[in-house]
Amino acid sequence: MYAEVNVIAYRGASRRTFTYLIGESVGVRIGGLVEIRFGNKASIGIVHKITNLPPPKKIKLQNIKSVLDISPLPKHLLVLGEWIIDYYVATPASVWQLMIPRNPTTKPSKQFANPSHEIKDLVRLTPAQSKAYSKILNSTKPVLLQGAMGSGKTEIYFHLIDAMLRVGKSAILLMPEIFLTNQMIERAQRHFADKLVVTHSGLTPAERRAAWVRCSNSSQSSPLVILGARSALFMPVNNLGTIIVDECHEQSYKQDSSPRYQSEMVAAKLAKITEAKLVLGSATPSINTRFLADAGKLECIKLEERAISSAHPHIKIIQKNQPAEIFSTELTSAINSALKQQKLTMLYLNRRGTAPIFTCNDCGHNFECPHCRVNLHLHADSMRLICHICNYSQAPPGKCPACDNTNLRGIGIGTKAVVQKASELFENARIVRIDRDSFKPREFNKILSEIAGGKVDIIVGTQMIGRGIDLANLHLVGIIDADYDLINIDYNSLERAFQLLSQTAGRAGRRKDRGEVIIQTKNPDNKFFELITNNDYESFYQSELALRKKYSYPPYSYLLKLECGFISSELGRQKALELIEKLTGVQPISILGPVPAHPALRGRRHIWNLIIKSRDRKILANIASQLDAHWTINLDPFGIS
DNA sequence: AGCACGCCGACT
DNA sequence: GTCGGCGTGCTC
Repeated sequence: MYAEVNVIAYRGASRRTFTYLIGESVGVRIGGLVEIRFGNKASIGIVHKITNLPPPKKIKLQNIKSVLDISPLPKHLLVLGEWIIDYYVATPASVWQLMIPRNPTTKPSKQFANPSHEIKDLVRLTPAQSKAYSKILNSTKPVLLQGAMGSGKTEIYFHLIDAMLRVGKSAILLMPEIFLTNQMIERAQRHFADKLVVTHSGLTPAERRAAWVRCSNSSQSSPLVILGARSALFMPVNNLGTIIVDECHEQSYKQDSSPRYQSEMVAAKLAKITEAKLVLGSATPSINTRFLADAGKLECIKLEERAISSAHPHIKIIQKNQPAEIFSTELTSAINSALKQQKLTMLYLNRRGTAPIFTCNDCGHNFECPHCRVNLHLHADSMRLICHICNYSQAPPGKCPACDNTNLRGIGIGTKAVVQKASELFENARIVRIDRDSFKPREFNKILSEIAGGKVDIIVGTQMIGRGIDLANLHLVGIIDADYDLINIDYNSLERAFQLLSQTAGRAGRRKDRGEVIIQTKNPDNKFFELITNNDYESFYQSELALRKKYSYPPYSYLLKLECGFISSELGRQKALELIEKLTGVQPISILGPVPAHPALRGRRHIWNLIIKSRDRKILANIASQLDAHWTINLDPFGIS
């Protein structure tokens, strides 16, 4: 007998399998994991087919070395894997890698059971929540649950999961890694006790394996709740009843290494294969997701009301007078009064990179590429403004077309400067800084408990603080410089700005009192701030959709982001041009680039970028499938810069 | 991914 | 001449 095997060590793009002799091995089954030799080293394989026909060519076959002592992958994961390979034009090995335990050959560690707390009853749903809940249950379509911040989406998820458990079905609850705080895990543990399996990046290999084994032992009589970041989709759980993707607009749902899949789409596919109920939850769904709902592919269920007894925070837009000003008088006095009342203040500054983006320092006007809707970068060597997407360039204008001033290139302030200035202005305040530089997973929980314990007065940070953290005592949120968020670094920058600012603002005053938000900007008349102030997602969605249409970006087109890397930069450019030549006129597509990546050198290779747009996703997948290993393929990229 | 093979330019 | 960098193709 022969086994046709998907070999993890085979990195090629083709879906070919390799044939091994089953020999004396027992327990070889489809989806089973086997140890084999490939080339001259050991590898893992997934059995694709068992047959008694030898391969057509005469090759000296090797035996399967051993069969791993874990359950075979369930059928639905094999089907899902095949789909990801095709849909994202990914190498088979990279996809199968997702689905096997991290170190499949280690001996099983002692299985740990969760400390079995007494199960706490679920909180009763409010009328608005239970209305949304029954709509979800009755819907025949996948659901987009568009619930305002603090409307209590999590309670609805828990009720839905609970209902599934009662009929012996398991659930997957997906969260962005950053939302998987101790707070959240404890909350889930209180409700689901020993039915809960948590997967996140902090697990040791043995813990991860134990979680994997627990999932593969799940059944109708022992259903499980899997709470985890995007990889939780690939746990070998049986009898799935529901898949919930919380904060489904989050960027981290797009994996940025191969296979570059989008968790929302994969969750939708998995739900379809297993006939599970899909719920995508967000206060600010991505334009694409919301568009799918408008197109009838998802049922949009709205949950407007705040469950927590406080109103939407009061938002004030403040004009910054001097460009370099960090604290306006309004913000300063608001902080002082929060300090006096011993309430927590959060200061947010989006400091995105140090690229020489060109803006007006007086009014915040953006200098954009006329074709690509992204800001032009100033290249000091050639003294030209250049688009990093399509190579368009122009001479820098002498004065701002919007305000006539000549103070053109924006200067940057960082979180460090904010902390510095804050400690001068508010002498006795206890200040912590949270951003990527200072973030370490273990320290993060420590900082959180310090904040919860009242040991902190002011939190200063970047995007990270806007999300994931539920702070009872938070009263005041200060957006130091909203103009940073409004720079069009990418075609979807405005969407991200809306999500970030409304989420960050929504953090204020979540419990007892009405929160206060102060947004500082050079250009308070920008209509964008009116939408933020009124928490008006609908109008934002409509105006953004119109812009997407105008520039023909998603959801009005699909994007394929390609990078090619050669040691010789000139050769790379040539290969990119050859590809363009081959495609031009043949297919209904448009091509932006090639442009050098920034930074252009990765390792020893020079990287060139190419963006291909089409209304037909299949055309893009077809183009991608014909590229060799010099190219990296990113279908449906989160952004294009 | 590794490893062998084969091409071409550079040098004891 | 041959050594080595680099691109290409193969692994049951």
